[in-house]
Amino acid sequence: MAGGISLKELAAELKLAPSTVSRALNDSYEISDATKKKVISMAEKLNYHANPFARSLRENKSKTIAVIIPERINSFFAQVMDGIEDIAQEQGYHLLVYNTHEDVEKEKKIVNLLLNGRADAIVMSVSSQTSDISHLKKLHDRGLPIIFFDRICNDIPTTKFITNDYEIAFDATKHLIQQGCKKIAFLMLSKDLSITKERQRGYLDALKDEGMEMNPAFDFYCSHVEETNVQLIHEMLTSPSKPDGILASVEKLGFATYHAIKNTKIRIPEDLKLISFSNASIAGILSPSMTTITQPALTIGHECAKLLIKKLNKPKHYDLVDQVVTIPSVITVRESTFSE
Amino acid sequence: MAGGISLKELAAELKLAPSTVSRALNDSYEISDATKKKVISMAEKLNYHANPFARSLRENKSKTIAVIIPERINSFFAQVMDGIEDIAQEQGYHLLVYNTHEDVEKEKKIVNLLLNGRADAIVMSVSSQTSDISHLKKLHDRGLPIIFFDRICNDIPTTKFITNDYEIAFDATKHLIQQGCKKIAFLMLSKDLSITKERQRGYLDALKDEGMEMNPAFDFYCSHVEETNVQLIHEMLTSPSKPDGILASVEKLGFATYHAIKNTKIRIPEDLKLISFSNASIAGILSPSMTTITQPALTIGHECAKLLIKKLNKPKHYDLVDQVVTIPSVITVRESTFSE
DNA sequence: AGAAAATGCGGAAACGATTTCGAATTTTTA
DNA sequence: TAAAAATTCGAAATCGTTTCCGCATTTTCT
Repeated sequence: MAGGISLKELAAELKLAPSTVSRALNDSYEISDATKKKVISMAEKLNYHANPFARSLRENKSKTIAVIIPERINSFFAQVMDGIEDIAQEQGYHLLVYNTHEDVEKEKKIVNLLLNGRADAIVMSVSSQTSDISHLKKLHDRGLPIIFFDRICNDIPTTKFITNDYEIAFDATKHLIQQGCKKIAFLMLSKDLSITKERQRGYLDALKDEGMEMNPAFDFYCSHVEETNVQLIHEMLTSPSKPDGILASVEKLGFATYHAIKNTKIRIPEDLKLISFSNASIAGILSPSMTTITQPALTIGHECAKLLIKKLNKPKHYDLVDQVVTIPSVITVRESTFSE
Repeated sequence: MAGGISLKELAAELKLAPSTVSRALNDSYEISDATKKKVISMAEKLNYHANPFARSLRENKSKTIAVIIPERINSFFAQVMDGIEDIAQEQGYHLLVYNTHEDVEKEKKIVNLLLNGRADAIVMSVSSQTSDISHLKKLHDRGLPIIFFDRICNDIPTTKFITNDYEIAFDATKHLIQQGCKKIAFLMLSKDLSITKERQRGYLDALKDEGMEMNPAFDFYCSHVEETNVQLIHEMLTSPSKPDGILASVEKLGFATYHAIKNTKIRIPEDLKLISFSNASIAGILSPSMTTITQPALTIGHECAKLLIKKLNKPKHYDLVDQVVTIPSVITVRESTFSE
């Protein structure tokens, strides 16, 4: 119904063979400029558009990249997506987007859906529940180019893009200490996540470097249920052994902390200093404004897409070598870590 | 390279005709249960996955829906997307996502890309620059099912999903007046946008209803450049004829207002009361917390997807009739509009 | 028991593009 | 001027499905 005209019909209209028309539209050297012009103008006149599925079938590629993220309402992932889309649009690629909602079962379903070649390649950040990675291995074994960013899968030999998680967490912790914090808590999602491992390592090394004790009670695992997190953080902050500094390893836990101190006597930064990974511009309009670790989200998106498309355009010449590319984050100091 | 096994090869392995195997996999009544079982188990064993492009070519449908939004870093659009994806995944549909960045030229390019049938249908919210809608008309004329939400196109006869823009803006304005506001400004994007028209109408009618003057200086047009908006709002709020209440017709302008009063003597809600359209959960952790008009974003996404898929599954039985479906918003009163 | 219907499957066309191979015409070269 | 080479185009195969027909074989009906 929604059908336009086909190549064959266009050829008939022009009294040319389909092969000629195809070549003319693809600017082949075998076709004279005269007929090329004729073909192109007639194609425009009749509003011809090549059927992408016929082409994909024939060429065995879809000009489509699948992007899998764990959540959509997250300024970091949204910015990375924007970055990927910038390059993709520029290079004529389309984006299939999937949200796992941090659910590994959903992630498996989605990954299995992509086993049929609907997408030429995949960019993904794994869910916080992902520890068994057999579904991802299968994808990679199939030969589908796949790139990880942020929450990566070290066991899959491909290129990964991350920020300097260890160093920046180290620096952030040092910053809290410099501002006078004695008892610093580390807020994180699942311990299986690559980012929590690295960021926690940075946090712990900074404490060690300063000869500070590391209280196991300050290793704070959170769930993916917002209310629970707020509740738990609230309990921690009102307990006798409460921390005076917090490093939140993901944005939503930074926000959850603001939520948790609502309607309490706890004041930021006087009683509690907070620094959080976050790409949200609204960090600056919170009161007090929130000191953040800002990841190079847009750049990460750009680099992922660039590398992947380079690989897709020249499958023989470029390989997704097994390496981790690090793009540094920036700490934006705001009021939530002021010492006075 | 990434190729799996084809139907023909699977058939050869089973010593059956491709047609039989196809029917078996599609659970046709013409095939005996015995062979069905054989085929299915062999398909699993050999890891067969049907080529989606061959199928799309043959069936003339792609099981894909395109979603076009004006910005991604926006809690409303992100939630709508989540809603659409909920239903789409459940029904076996894939989502192609495009961000116009409020740029009508980009919107045109994207729309033209969709003219070739890559997607079976479209869900979209137009850019703030969109006034000429010929590109959208062309899409609709082609017979491609299209649904609008939020920022709709009244001139295109199809189903649209919005919230009760007029009424809720009316109520919000009344709320500001009840809280003692005498001079209320209305912050908006382009005047061409369906939502600004309706929301402004509600705002103006509420003023009229209360016999209040409407100061043209309080009809406040904003750009899509964040810094400029903050600057302009700041100027307005520090001018002699400054308002004592603000209704922001989109989320980012609510945030921009918080930004604008940073480092000023202006206090919310004492000097200025603010209510803003917003779906951001962080509205509650701002200080003071922000009174919001919360749109039923998830529901809007669900309804868009449901209707569209119903249409796609039974093209003859359902039509995207020319109507506007309204799903009401909710005003969440918070500190930014407290009267004392 | 003979005819009619139901069951189970195979052959081949079709979807719409690209591309290999070959052939016809024109141009160049000797 | 005849042969070689370039130019320009057409016929047909191909990608991997689905489906329209057709053909046996078996079951059901009278």
